[in-house]
Amino acid sequence: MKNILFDFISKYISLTEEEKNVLLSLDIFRSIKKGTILLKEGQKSKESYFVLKGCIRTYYVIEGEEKTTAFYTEMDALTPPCVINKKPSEYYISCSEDSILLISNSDMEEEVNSKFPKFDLMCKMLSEELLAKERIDFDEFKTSSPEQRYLNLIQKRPDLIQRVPQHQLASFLGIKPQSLSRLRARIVEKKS
Amino acid sequence: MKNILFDFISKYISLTEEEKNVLLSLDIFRSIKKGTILLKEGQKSKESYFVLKGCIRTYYVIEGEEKTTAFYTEMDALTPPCVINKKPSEYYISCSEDSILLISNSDMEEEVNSKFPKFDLMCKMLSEELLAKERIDFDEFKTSSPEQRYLNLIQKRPDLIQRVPQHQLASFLGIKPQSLSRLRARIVEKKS
DNA sequence: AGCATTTCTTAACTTAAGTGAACGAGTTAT
DNA sequence: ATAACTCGTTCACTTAAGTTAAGAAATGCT
Repeated sequence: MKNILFDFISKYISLTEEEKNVLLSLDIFRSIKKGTILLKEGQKSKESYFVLKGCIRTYYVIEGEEKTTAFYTEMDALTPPCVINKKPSEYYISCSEDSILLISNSDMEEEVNSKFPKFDLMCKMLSEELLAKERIDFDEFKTSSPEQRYLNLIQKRPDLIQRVPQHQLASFLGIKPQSLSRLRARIVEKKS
Repeated sequence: MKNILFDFISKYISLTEEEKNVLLSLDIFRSIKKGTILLKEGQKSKESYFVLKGCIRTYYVIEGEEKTTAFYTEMDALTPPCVINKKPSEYYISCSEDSILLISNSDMEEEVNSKFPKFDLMCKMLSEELLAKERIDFDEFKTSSPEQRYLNLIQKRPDLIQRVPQHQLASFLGIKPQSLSRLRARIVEKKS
Protein backbone atom coordinates (compact mmCIF):
# COMPACT_ATOMS: atom_id res chain seq x y z
CA MET A 1 0.00 0.00 0.00
CA LYS A 2 2.74 2.43 0.96
CA ASN A 3 4.40 1.80 -2.36
CA ILE A 4 1.26 2.70 -4.30
CA LEU A 5 1.25 6.03 -2.51
CA PHE A 6 4.92 6.76 -3.04
CA ASP A 7 4.79 5.68 -6.67
CA PHE A 8 1.95 8.09 -7.17
CA ILE A 9 3.73 10.98 -5.47
CA SER A 10 6.93 10.30 -7.40
CA LYS A 11 5.11 11.21 -10.60
CA TYR A 12 5.11 14.79 -9.31
CA ILE A 13 7.94 15.28 -6.80
CA SER A 14 10.76 13.24 -5.30
CA LEU A 15 10.72 12.46 -1.60
CA THR A 16 13.56 11.75 0.81
CA GLU A 17 13.28 8.78 3.20
CA GLU A 18 12.76 11.25 6.00
CA GLU A 19 9.86 12.89 4.22
CA LYS A 20 8.34 9.50 3.52
CA ASN A 21 8.51 8.67 7.19
CA VAL A 22 6.83 11.91 8.15
CA LEU A 23 3.98 11.08 5.78
CA LEU A 24 3.62 7.57 7.18
CA SER A 25 3.67 8.90 10.74
CA LEU A 26 0.52 10.86 9.98
CA ASP A 27 -1.32 7.55 10.03
CA ILE A 28 -3.75 8.31 7.26
CA PHE A 29 -4.44 4.85 5.85
CA ARG A 30 -7.97 3.64 6.51
CA SER A 31 -9.79 0.40 5.75
CA ILE A 32 -13.39 1.22 4.91
CA LYS A 33 -16.23 -1.29 4.62
CA LYS A 34 -18.47 -1.37 1.58
CA GLY A 35 -21.56 0.74 2.15
CA THR A 36 -19.95 3.16 4.57
CA ILE A 37 -21.09 6.72 3.99
CA LEU A 38 -18.08 9.02 4.13
CA LEU A 39 -19.93 12.28 3.62
CA LYS A 40 -23.60 13.22 3.77
CA GLU A 41 -25.53 15.97 2.07
CA GLY A 42 -25.64 19.05 4.31
CA GLN A 43 -22.46 18.15 6.18
CA LYS A 44 -19.36 20.27 6.25
CA SER A 45 -16.10 18.43 5.89
CA LYS A 46 -12.39 19.02 5.58
CA GLU A 47 -11.57 15.53 4.37
CA SER A 48 -9.95 14.57 1.09
CA TYR A 49 -9.73 11.01 -0.19
CA PHE A 50 -7.17 9.08 -2.17
CA VAL A 51 -8.15 5.59 -3.25
CA LEU A 52 -5.41 3.00 -2.79
CA LYS A 53 -7.75 0.08 -3.33
CA GLY A 54 -11.47 -0.17 -3.93
CA CYS A 55 -14.02 2.35 -5.12
CA ILE A 56 -15.96 5.29 -3.76
CA ARG A 57 -18.83 7.08 -5.44
CA THR A 58 -20.46 10.48 -5.20
CA TYR A 59 -24.21 10.83 -5.55
CA TYR A 60 -26.95 13.37 -5.12
CA VAL A 61 -30.42 12.62 -3.81
CA ILE A 62 -32.81 14.52 -6.05
CA GLU A 63 -36.53 14.10 -5.47
CA GLY A 64 -35.81 10.96 -3.49
CA GLU A 65 -33.73 9.42 -6.25
CA GLU A 66 -30.02 8.71 -6.13
CA LYS A 67 -28.09 10.32 -8.97
CA THR A 68 -24.57 8.97 -9.18
CA THR A 69 -22.18 11.42 -10.79
CA ALA A 70 -18.71 9.97 -10.25
CA PHE A 71 -16.69 6.91 -9.30
CA TYR A 72 -13.20 7.13 -7.86
CA THR A 73 -11.05 4.02 -8.10
CA GLU A 74 -7.39 3.06 -7.58
CA MET A 75 -5.08 6.10 -7.77
CA ASP A 76 -7.94 8.58 -7.97
CA ALA A 77 -8.04 11.57 -5.66
CA LEU A 78 -11.13 13.43 -4.51
CA THR A 79 -11.41 16.67 -2.62
CA PRO A 80 -15.14 17.38 -2.35
CA PRO A 81 -16.26 20.89 -3.34
CA CYS A 82 -17.51 21.51 0.21
CA VAL A 83 -13.91 21.37 1.45
CA ILE A 84 -12.94 24.10 -1.01
CA ASN A 85 -15.97 26.40 -0.84
CA LYS A 86 -16.63 25.72 2.85
CA LYS A 87 -20.35 25.28 2.31
CA PRO A 88 -22.42 22.23 3.33
CA SER A 89 -22.02 19.35 0.91
CA GLU A 90 -24.52 19.03 -1.91
CA TYR A 91 -23.86 15.34 -2.25
CA TYR A 92 -23.10 12.03 -0.56
CA ILE A 93 -19.92 10.02 -0.80
CA SER A 94 -20.20 6.33 -0.16
CA CYS A 95 -17.84 3.43 -0.29
CA SER A 96 -18.84 1.09 -3.15
CA GLU A 97 -16.48 -1.75 -2.19
CA ASP A 98 -14.36 -2.70 0.79
CA SER A 99 -11.60 -0.17 0.25
CA ILE A 100 -8.30 1.14 1.50
CA LEU A 101 -8.30 4.90 1.46
CA LEU A 102 -5.94 7.61 2.40
CA ILE A 103 -7.98 10.20 4.26
CA SER A 104 -6.44 13.57 4.95
CA ASN A 105 -7.97 16.75 6.24
CA SER A 106 -7.15 20.25 5.14
CA ASP A 107 -5.64 21.30 8.49
CA MET A 108 -3.24 18.39 8.25
CA GLU A 109 -2.37 19.34 4.69
CA GLU A 110 -1.49 22.85 5.74
CA GLU A 111 0.81 21.47 8.37
CA VAL A 112 2.55 19.14 5.92
CA ASN A 113 2.81 21.96 3.42
CA SER A 114 4.51 24.24 5.92
CA LYS A 115 7.09 21.55 6.64
CA PHE A 116 7.53 20.48 3.00
CA PRO A 117 6.79 23.28 0.55
CA LYS A 118 7.33 20.66 -2.15
CA PHE A 119 3.96 19.33 -1.17
CA ASP A 120 2.16 22.48 -2.16
CA LEU A 121 3.81 22.17 -5.53
CA MET A 122 2.51 18.63 -5.92
CA CYS A 123 -1.00 19.69 -4.96
CA LYS A 124 -0.85 22.46 -7.53
CA MET A 125 0.33 20.12 -10.27
CA LEU A 126 -2.23 17.53 -9.31
CA SER A 127 -5.19 19.88 -9.25
CA GLU A 128 -4.15 21.47 -12.53
CA GLU A 129 -3.94 18.02 -14.08
CA LEU A 130 -7.28 16.95 -12.61
CA LEU A 131 -8.92 20.14 -13.81
CA ALA A 132 -7.64 19.53 -17.35
CA LYS A 133 -8.93 15.94 -17.22
CA GLU A 134 -12.28 16.96 -15.81
CA ARG A 135 -12.74 19.49 -18.60
CA ILE A 136 -11.93 16.89 -21.25
CA ASP A 137 -14.38 14.44 -19.67
CA PHE A 138 -17.07 17.10 -19.53
CA ASP A 139 -16.43 18.06 -23.15
CA GLU A 140 -16.69 14.43 -24.24
CA PHE A 141 -19.92 14.07 -22.32
CA LYS A 142 -21.43 17.15 -23.93
CA THR A 143 -20.44 16.22 -27.44
CA SER A 144 -21.66 12.64 -27.45
CA SER A 145 -24.87 10.65 -27.21
CA PRO A 146 -25.67 8.26 -24.35
CA GLU A 147 -24.72 5.34 -26.58
CA GLN A 148 -21.38 6.90 -27.51
CA ARG A 149 -20.77 7.69 -23.85
CA TYR A 150 -21.36 4.07 -22.93
CA LEU A 151 -19.08 2.79 -25.70
CA ASN A 152 -16.49 5.33 -24.62
CA LEU A 153 -16.74 4.08 -21.04
CA ILE A 154 -16.13 0.50 -22.18
CA GLN A 155 -12.87 1.71 -23.72
CA LYS A 156 -11.69 3.99 -20.94
CA ARG A 157 -12.89 2.35 -17.75
CA PRO A 158 -13.89 -1.24 -18.60
CA ASP A 159 -13.54 -2.23 -14.95
CA LEU A 160 -16.36 0.10 -13.89
CA ILE A 161 -18.93 -1.79 -15.94
CA GLN A 162 -18.05 -4.94 -14.01
CA ARG A 163 -17.68 -3.61 -10.51
CA VAL A 164 -20.55 -1.15 -10.28
CA PRO A 165 -24.38 -1.69 -10.37
CA GLN A 166 -26.01 -0.82 -13.69
CA HIS A 167 -28.47 1.68 -12.23
CA GLN A 168 -25.57 3.68 -10.79
CA LEU A 169 -23.77 3.52 -14.12
CA ALA A 170 -26.93 4.79 -15.81
CA SER A 171 -27.07 8.06 -13.92
CA PHE A 172 -23.30 8.36 -14.30
CA LEU A 173 -24.04 8.30 -18.06
CA GLY A 174 -26.85 10.81 -17.61
CA ILE A 175 -29.72 8.42 -18.37
CA LYS A 176 -32.27 6.13 -16.64
CA PRO A 177 -31.49 2.46 -15.85
CA GLN A 178 -34.14 1.29 -18.33
CA SER A 179 -32.51 3.32 -21.08
CA LEU A 180 -29.14 1.79 -20.31
CA SER A 181 -30.63 -1.71 -20.53
CA ARG A 182 -32.23 -0.90 -23.86
CA LEU A 183 -29.10 0.78 -25.19
CA ARG A 184 -27.01 -2.27 -24.28
CA ALA A 185 -29.48 -4.55 -26.04
CA ARG A 186 -29.32 -2.27 -29.08
CA ILE A 187 -25.53 -2.52 -29.20
CA VAL A 188 -25.59 -6.31 -29.01
CA GLU A 189 -28.20 -6.32 -31.78
CA LYS A 190 -26.00 -4.15 -34.01
CA LYS A 191 -22.98 -6.39 -33.59
CA SER A 192 -24.82 -9.44 -34.91
CA MET B 1 -7.92 47.00 -16.44
CA LYS B 2 -5.02 46.70 -14.00
CA ASN B 3 -7.46 47.04 -11.13
CA ILE B 4 -9.59 44.16 -12.36
CA LEU B 5 -6.50 41.98 -12.29
CA PHE B 6 -5.33 43.08 -8.85
CA ASP B 7 -8.84 42.81 -7.40
CA PHE B 8 -8.95 39.26 -8.69
CA ILE B 9 -5.55 38.35 -7.27
CA SER B 10 -6.38 39.92 -3.92
CA LYS B 11 -9.07 37.29 -3.42
CA TYR B 12 -6.24 34.80 -3.00
CA ILE B 13 -3.07 36.58 -1.92
CA SER B 14 -1.96 40.11 -1.06
CA LEU B 15 0.60 41.82 -3.26
CA THR B 16 3.09 44.56 -2.46
CA GLU B 17 3.42 47.52 -4.80
CA GLU B 18 6.71 46.12 -5.94
CA GLU B 19 5.16 42.79 -6.85
CA LYS B 20 2.39 44.57 -8.71
CA ASN B 21 4.97 46.44 -10.72
CA VAL B 22 6.81 43.27 -11.59
CA LEU B 23 3.58 41.80 -12.89
CA LEU B 24 2.80 44.87 -14.96
CA SER B 25 6.33 44.92 -16.35
CA LEU B 26 5.70 41.52 -17.90
CA ASP B 27 3.46 43.28 -20.40
CA ILE B 28 0.82 40.60 -20.65
CA PHE B 29 -2.28 42.62 -21.52
CA ARG B 30 -3.52 42.04 -25.05
CA SER B 31 -6.34 43.48 -27.09
CA ILE B 32 -7.79 40.76 -29.28
CA LYS B 33 -10.22 41.27 -32.16
CA LYS B 34 -13.42 39.29 -32.38
CA GLY B 35 -12.94 36.16 -34.48
CA THR B 36 -9.23 35.77 -33.74
CA ILE B 37 -8.28 32.14 -33.27
CA LEU B 38 -6.04 31.85 -30.23
CA LEU B 39 -5.40 28.12 -30.46
CA LYS B 40 -6.01 25.56 -33.18
CA GLU B 41 -6.63 21.84 -33.01
CA GLY B 42 -3.34 19.97 -33.30
CA GLN B 43 -1.24 22.87 -32.02
CA LYS B 44 0.90 22.75 -28.95
CA SER B 45 0.75 25.78 -26.71
CA LYS B 46 2.01 27.08 -23.41
CA GLU B 47 -0.43 29.94 -23.20
CA SER B 48 -3.00 30.55 -20.50
CA TYR B 49 -5.74 33.15 -20.72
CA PHE B 50 -7.45 35.40 -18.24
CA VAL B 51 -10.40 37.40 -19.52
CA LEU B 52 -10.43 41.02 -18.37
CA LYS B 53 -13.11 42.05 -20.84
CA GLY B 54 -14.93 40.18 -23.59
CA CYS B 55 -15.45 36.49 -24.23
CA ILE B 56 -13.51 33.55 -25.58
CA ARG B 57 -14.90 30.15 -26.45
CA THR B 58 -13.53 26.65 -26.82
CA TYR B 59 -14.87 24.38 -29.54
CA TYR B 60 -14.14 21.07 -31.18
CA VAL B 61 -14.62 20.32 -34.85
CA ILE B 62 -16.24 16.89 -35.02
CA GLU B 63 -17.20 15.52 -38.42
CA GLY B 64 -16.98 19.01 -39.84
CA GLU B 65 -19.24 20.48 -37.21
CA GLU B 66 -18.30 22.98 -34.52
CA LYS B 67 -19.14 21.79 -31.03
CA THR B 68 -18.82 24.60 -28.51
CA THR B 69 -18.10 23.34 -25.00
CA ALA B 70 -17.25 26.42 -22.96
CA PHE B 71 -17.37 30.20 -22.78
CA TYR B 72 -14.96 32.23 -20.68
CA THR B 73 -16.03 35.76 -19.79
CA GLU B 74 -14.89 38.53 -17.44
CA MET B 75 -12.76 37.19 -14.57
CA ASP B 76 -12.60 33.68 -16.00
CA ALA B 77 -9.27 31.90 -16.36
CA LEU B 78 -8.43 29.19 -18.87
CA THR B 79 -5.37 27.00 -19.09
CA PRO B 80 -6.04 24.62 -22.00
CA PRO B 81 -5.43 20.92 -21.31
CA CYS B 82 -2.69 20.86 -23.96
CA VAL B 83 -0.60 23.16 -21.77
CA ILE B 84 -0.87 20.70 -18.89
CA ASN B 85 -0.57 17.37 -20.71
CA LYS B 86 1.83 18.70 -23.36
CA LYS B 87 -0.05 17.00 -26.17
CA PRO B 88 -1.45 18.72 -29.28
CA SER B 89 -4.70 20.52 -28.57
CA GLU B 90 -7.96 18.67 -29.20
CA TYR B 91 -9.86 21.90 -29.61
CA TYR B 92 -9.91 25.46 -30.88
CA ILE B 93 -10.06 28.63 -28.84
CA SER B 94 -11.50 31.65 -30.52
CA CYS B 95 -12.29 35.16 -29.44
CA SER B 96 -16.09 35.69 -29.48
CA GLU B 97 -15.97 39.44 -28.96
CA ASP B 98 -13.36 42.18 -29.12
CA SER B 99 -11.62 41.38 -25.86
CA ILE B 100 -8.89 42.37 -23.48
CA LEU B 101 -7.02 39.31 -22.30
CA LEU B 102 -4.14 38.58 -20.09
CA ILE B 103 -2.02 36.03 -21.90
CA SER B 104 0.73 34.29 -19.99
CA ASN B 105 2.88 31.34 -20.93
CA SER B 106 4.00 28.58 -18.65
CA ASP B 107 7.70 29.51 -18.86
CA MET B 108 6.85 32.99 -17.71
CA GLU B 109 4.78 31.60 -14.87
CA GLU B 110 7.66 29.50 -13.66
CA GLU B 111 9.82 32.59 -13.60
CA VAL B 112 7.27 34.59 -11.65
CA ASN B 113 6.78 31.69 -9.29
CA SER B 114 10.47 31.44 -8.54
CA LYS B 115 10.53 35.16 -7.66
CA PHE B 116 7.24 35.12 -5.77
CA PRO B 117 6.45 31.77 -4.22
CA LYS B 118 3.16 33.32 -3.17
CA PHE B 119 2.15 33.00 -6.78
CA ASP B 120 2.36 29.25 -6.75
CA LEU B 121 0.05 29.29 -3.79
CA MET B 122 -2.47 31.39 -5.68
CA CYS B 123 -2.32 29.06 -8.67
CA LYS B 124 -2.94 26.12 -6.38
CA MET B 125 -5.92 27.77 -4.70
CA LEU B 126 -7.30 28.89 -8.03
CA SER B 127 -7.07 25.52 -9.73
CA GLU B 128 -8.55 23.75 -6.71
CA GLU B 129 -11.43 26.20 -6.76
CA LEU B 130 -11.91 25.83 -10.50
CA LEU B 131 -11.82 22.04 -10.23
CA ALA B 132 -14.52 22.11 -7.56
CA LYS B 133 -16.66 24.42 -9.73
CA GLU B 134 -16.11 22.32 -12.84
CA ARG B 135 -17.23 19.19 -10.99
CA ILE B 136 -20.38 20.90 -9.76
CA ASP B 137 -21.16 22.12 -13.28
CA PHE B 138 -20.58 18.65 -14.69
CA ASP B 139 -22.80 17.10 -12.02
CA GLU B 140 -25.58 19.58 -12.76
CA PHE B 141 -25.28 18.82 -16.43
CA LYS B 142 -25.51 15.08 -15.87
CA THR B 143 -28.47 15.27 -13.55
CA SER B 144 -30.66 17.56 -15.62
CA SER B 145 -32.51 17.62 -18.92
CA PRO B 146 -31.68 20.02 -21.78
CA GLU B 147 -34.64 22.18 -20.76
CA GLN B 148 -33.52 22.32 -17.14
CA ARG B 149 -29.99 23.10 -18.28
CA TYR B 150 -31.25 26.01 -20.34
CA LEU B 151 -33.37 27.37 -17.47
CA ASN B 152 -30.39 26.94 -15.19
CA LEU B 153 -28.23 28.91 -17.61
CA ILE B 154 -30.74 31.77 -17.62
CA GLN B 155 -30.30 31.96 -13.85
CA LYS B 156 -26.55 31.56 -13.65
CA ARG B 157 -25.19 33.23 -16.77
CA PRO B 158 -28.00 35.37 -18.21
CA ASP B 159 -25.46 37.48 -20.11
CA LEU B 160 -24.36 34.50 -22.21
CA ILE B 161 -27.80 34.11 -23.78
CA GLN B 162 -27.56 37.67 -25.04
CA ARG B 163 -23.96 37.83 -26.13
CA VAL B 164 -23.46 34.47 -27.80
CA PRO B 165 -25.07 32.94 -30.96
CA GLN B 166 -27.81 30.41 -30.30
CA HIS B 167 -26.18 27.59 -32.25
CA GLN B 168 -23.08 27.88 -30.05
CA LEU B 169 -25.27 27.90 -26.95
CA ALA B 170 -27.00 24.77 -28.22
CA SER B 171 -23.88 22.63 -28.32
CA PHE B 172 -22.80 24.17 -25.01
CA LEU B 173 -26.09 22.71 -23.68
CA GLY B 174 -25.38 19.40 -25.40
CA ILE B 175 -28.13 19.66 -28.02
CA LYS B 176 -28.70 20.75 -31.65
CA PRO B 177 -29.64 24.33 -32.55
CA GLN B 178 -33.07 23.20 -33.79
CA SER B 179 -33.76 21.56 -30.45
CA LEU B 180 -32.82 24.73 -28.60
CA SER B 181 -35.23 26.75 -30.76
CA ARG B 182 -38.00 24.27 -30.09
CA LEU B 183 -37.22 24.10 -26.40
CA ARG B 184 -37.34 27.89 -26.13
CA ALA B 185 -40.71 27.96 -27.91
CA ARG B 186 -41.94 25.27 -25.50
CA ILE B 187 -40.94 27.34 -22.48
CA VAL B 188 -42.72 30.47 -23.78
CA GLU B 189 -45.78 28.29 -24.46
CA LYS B 190 -45.78 26.97 -20.89
CA LYS B 191 -45.58 30.45 -19.37
CA SER B 192 -48.77 31.59 -21.10
C1' DA C 1 -26.96 49.08 -52.10
C1' DG C 2 -26.95 44.49 -53.39
C1' DC C 3 -25.45 39.81 -52.92
C1' DA C 4 -23.83 36.02 -50.29
C1' DT C 5 -23.46 33.89 -46.01
C1' DT C 6 -24.74 32.92 -41.57
C1' DT C 7 -28.13 32.44 -38.16
C1' DC C 8 -32.54 31.33 -36.36
C1' DT C 9 -36.89 29.34 -36.69
C1' DT C 10 -40.50 26.15 -38.22
C1' DA C 11 -42.26 21.82 -39.86
C1' DA C 12 -42.64 16.81 -40.79
C1' DC C 13 -40.64 12.69 -39.83
C1' DT C 14 -37.38 9.41 -37.35
C1' DT C 15 -35.07 7.82 -33.48
C1' DA C 16 -34.09 7.40 -28.83
C1' DA C 17 -34.86 8.54 -24.04
C1' DG C 18 -38.43 9.02 -20.17
C1' DT C 19 -42.30 6.74 -17.74
C1' DG C 20 -44.98 3.27 -15.50
C1' DA C 21 -45.68 -1.35 -14.89
C1' DA C 22 -44.55 -6.11 -14.64
C1' DC C 23 -41.48 -10.10 -14.07
C1' DG C 24 -37.70 -13.11 -12.71
C1' DA C 25 -33.21 -13.59 -10.38
C1' DG C 26 -30.53 -12.67 -6.69
C1' DT C 27 -29.87 -10.87 -1.95
C1' DT C 28 -31.04 -9.83 2.84
C1' DA C 29 -33.55 -10.18 6.90
C1' DT C 30 -36.28 -12.58 10.11
C1' DA D 1 -37.56 -21.33 4.63
C1' DT D 2 -40.06 -17.61 3.45
C1' DA D 3 -41.03 -13.00 2.93
C1' DA D 4 -39.33 -8.46 1.53
C1' DC D 5 -36.10 -5.94 -1.22
C1' DT D 6 -33.12 -4.77 -4.72
C1' DC D 7 -31.66 -5.14 -9.31
C1' DG D 8 -31.76 -5.76 -14.15
C1' DT D 9 -34.58 -6.39 -18.03
C1' DT D 10 -38.56 -6.04 -21.07
C1' DC D 11 -42.82 -3.96 -22.89
C1' DA D 12 -46.08 -0.44 -24.33
C1' DC D 13 -46.70 4.20 -24.45
C1' DT D 14 -45.31 9.21 -24.16
C1' DT D 15 -42.24 12.83 -24.81
C1' DA D 16 -38.42 15.08 -26.52
C1' DA D 17 -34.28 15.25 -29.23
C1' DG D 18 -32.04 14.21 -33.95
C1' DT D 19 -32.55 14.82 -38.94
C1' DT D 20 -33.64 16.86 -43.21
C1' DA D 21 -35.39 20.55 -45.53
C1' DA D 22 -37.09 25.11 -46.32
C1' DG D 23 -37.63 29.85 -45.62
C1' DA D 24 -37.12 34.32 -43.12
C1' DA D 25 -34.08 37.50 -40.74
C1' DA D 26 -29.79 39.32 -39.74
C1' DT D 27 -25.01 40.04 -40.86
C1' DG D 28 -20.97 40.60 -43.55
C1' DC D 29 -18.66 41.81 -47.77
C1' DT D 30 -17.40 44.42 -51.90
